[in-house]
Amino acid sequence: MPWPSRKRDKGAVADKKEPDAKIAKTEEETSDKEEEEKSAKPPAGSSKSGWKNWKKTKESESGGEESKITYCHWLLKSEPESRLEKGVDVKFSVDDLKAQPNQTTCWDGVRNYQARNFLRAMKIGQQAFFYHSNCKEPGIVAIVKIVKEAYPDHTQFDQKDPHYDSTSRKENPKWSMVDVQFVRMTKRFIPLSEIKAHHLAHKADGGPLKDMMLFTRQRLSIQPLTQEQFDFVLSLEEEKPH
DNA sequence: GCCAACGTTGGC
DNA sequence: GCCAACGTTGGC
Repeated sequence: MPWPSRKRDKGAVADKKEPDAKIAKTEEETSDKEEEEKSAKPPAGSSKSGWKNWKKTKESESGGEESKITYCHWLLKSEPESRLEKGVDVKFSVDDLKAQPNQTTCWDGVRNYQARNFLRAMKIGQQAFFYHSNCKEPGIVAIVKIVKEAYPDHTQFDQKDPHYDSTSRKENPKWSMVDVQFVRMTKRFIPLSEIKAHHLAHKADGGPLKDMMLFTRQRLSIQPLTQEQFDFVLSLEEEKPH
């Protein structure tokens, strides 16, 4: 089963403006216990990588509540260059996002449990970096915001869709999506190479990007950032290209 | 295009 | 429940 990271180019959002917090999440929690388990922690072998450290951070920041952490910032990967997946082009660049009605799109096609759970944790108004991946110049190009919280990803039921999941039931959909809206371009392109250089430096000196999931959870397409991580990365847009 | 990283699957 | 084989992600 594919679990492509990014959304793909498809039409506008199904509904209109109204930022309905109501539709959010409903039927999950009940039956996907195992999945939540599986995905809510690092894989068995991977001792103390990203998740744990990040969780630790959040806990200490927020007064340490084990299960009630609220995440506030995100990074969303999307592929700006054409690539066929089951005959369908999954390209979706920031320009494609800006071309959508309302500059808004549903973030469909996520087929990884950990990424899905992060999608489900997103709240209206939260900001995310729009990251270009699998391309010539990987890096952050824009800021987007969540305008609709998690609801069932319709592409899981569409046999023609490259992300069709025959094991998902309508009564209990496995996969979710959110709607995101373009906010603004970053003042300059922030390349992965630059973020990584800071990450490496911070591993040595304990700086904010020390545990950034872009590097500790390499393949995760939807990832949370701490306030400190978000602020630090954003501060890079003010600097001279490195 | 190569290939390291890593999530998933299935045999046992 | 272990773990090798496999498939995908995504930087380079």
